[in-house]
Amino acid sequence: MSNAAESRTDATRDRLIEAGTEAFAAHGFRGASIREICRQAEANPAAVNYHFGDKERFYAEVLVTAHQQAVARRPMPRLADDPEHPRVVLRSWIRWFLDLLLSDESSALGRLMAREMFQPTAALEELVLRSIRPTVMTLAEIVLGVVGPTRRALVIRSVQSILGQCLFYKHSQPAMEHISKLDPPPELQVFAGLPDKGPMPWEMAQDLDALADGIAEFSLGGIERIKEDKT
Amino acid sequence: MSNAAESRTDATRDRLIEAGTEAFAAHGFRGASIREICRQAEANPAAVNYHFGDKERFYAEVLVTAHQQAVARRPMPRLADDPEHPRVVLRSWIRWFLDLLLSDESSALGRLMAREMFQPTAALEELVLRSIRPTVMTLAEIVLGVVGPTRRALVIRSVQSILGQCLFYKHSQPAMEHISKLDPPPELQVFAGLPDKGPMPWEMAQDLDALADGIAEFSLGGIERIKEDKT
DNA sequence: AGGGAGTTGAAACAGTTGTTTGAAACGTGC
DNA sequence: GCACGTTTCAAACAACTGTTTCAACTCCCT
Repeated sequence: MSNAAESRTDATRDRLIEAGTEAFAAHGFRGASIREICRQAEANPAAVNYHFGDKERFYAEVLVTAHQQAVARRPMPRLADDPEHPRVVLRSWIRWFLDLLLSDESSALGRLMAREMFQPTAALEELVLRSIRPTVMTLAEIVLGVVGPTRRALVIRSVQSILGQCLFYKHSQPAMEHISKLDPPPELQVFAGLPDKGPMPWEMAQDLDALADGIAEFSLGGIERIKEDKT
Repeated sequence: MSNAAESRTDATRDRLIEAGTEAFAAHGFRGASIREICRQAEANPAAVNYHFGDKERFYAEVLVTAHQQAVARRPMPRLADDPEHPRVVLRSWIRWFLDLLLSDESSALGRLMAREMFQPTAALEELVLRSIRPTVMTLAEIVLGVVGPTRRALVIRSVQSILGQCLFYKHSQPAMEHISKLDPPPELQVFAGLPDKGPMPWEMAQDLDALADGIAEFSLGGIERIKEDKT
């Protein structure tokens, strides 16, 4: 490989990664086919093996590239940014995480990570080291700032509850949207006596700001509650 | 088909469903292969098409069978069981749901449902109607009993937060277990100043009773918090 | 202009997929 | 014993998978 080739834009390689990101996010590692990706990228099936070796290394490259682009686009809020107001930092961290999972720009990465967490491939280890563990540890730091010195188990339970609330909107989106589309929903009479009317807001997460506020408030209440219990 | 054939045990059909449940739960609809399932069930590949028509109807049959067996094994707690103590009912509902997702007996159904929610097939609609929506609505009823008459959005946000916390332990099990296995974890110094020592309890959910208690407490605190905020 | 590394392309490879076929085996009632 | 509908089986089908092969092409340097 000459210096000129290294510095050149490598157009087909980039197109393959772009198409591969969408395909792997949509259908998973096994479900996405090389031929379909190459058709999308207007490249030859052999190009994948030429540029990446085999499908597995291609997938790993897609994964780390998507991660790099996402973190470059918007850095994760840290407790060190504002040590005086850990609750505010928690709220903006949740907002950041929801954006990572759900925004149109980075939703492909969100889907890739969700797949990788649920059904790991060989690429999981690097993803954990470079992305997942730092993310989780930063959240743990923020939670620790909110709750103050306490037992580790309390911090970890809070972290897992917060992550779970956020990830729900990624994992369960299709099913929950299905619920609101079904007609007629007889069990909705449960809510018949409540003051507000209109359609049920099962629709998922258009307003990420409001959602982040809700999850942050819910979590702060939860943290305080289990803090009282276990001391 | 004669009456005798209808009443007979249909051994191969049952073996196919049993093997198919494990295979579809482990590898998904596309990932599980008919040949591998039939090898496991000691049947001929053609048996699937003979008994079920095609792979898709076979999968749908596996799904509803697993669901029927799970609900038959242990019924879901309802608010009507104990209208006086909705908090207790909430706790036992969470315990029931965790058991559905994580216990060895029904973990196959949990994996099947998690897959179906994340990446729906044609079978999702029936699964939502028969299983997911009743489950969600029962939880909403219980939450409504805890919080008292209030805005619907508050109930729905609480329901989604509770579901998210529980599903986290199903969806993210592999990745979280990976975190605790990695050596050495440098960021753990975050917790250096905390009183308790020993290994980090990132390990997931061996003690479902304790986990249910934790999620229930966290959720009760969260519900009260957002109830105060929005009134 | 010509040599040569880097890249692309059509075709073929071996393997797997779900499904179909038609003959054999089975169990049951006469 | 014989015939019947039901079930099983090995074999083959066409379509698809990731990968390899090798000739053709492009682009840059001398």
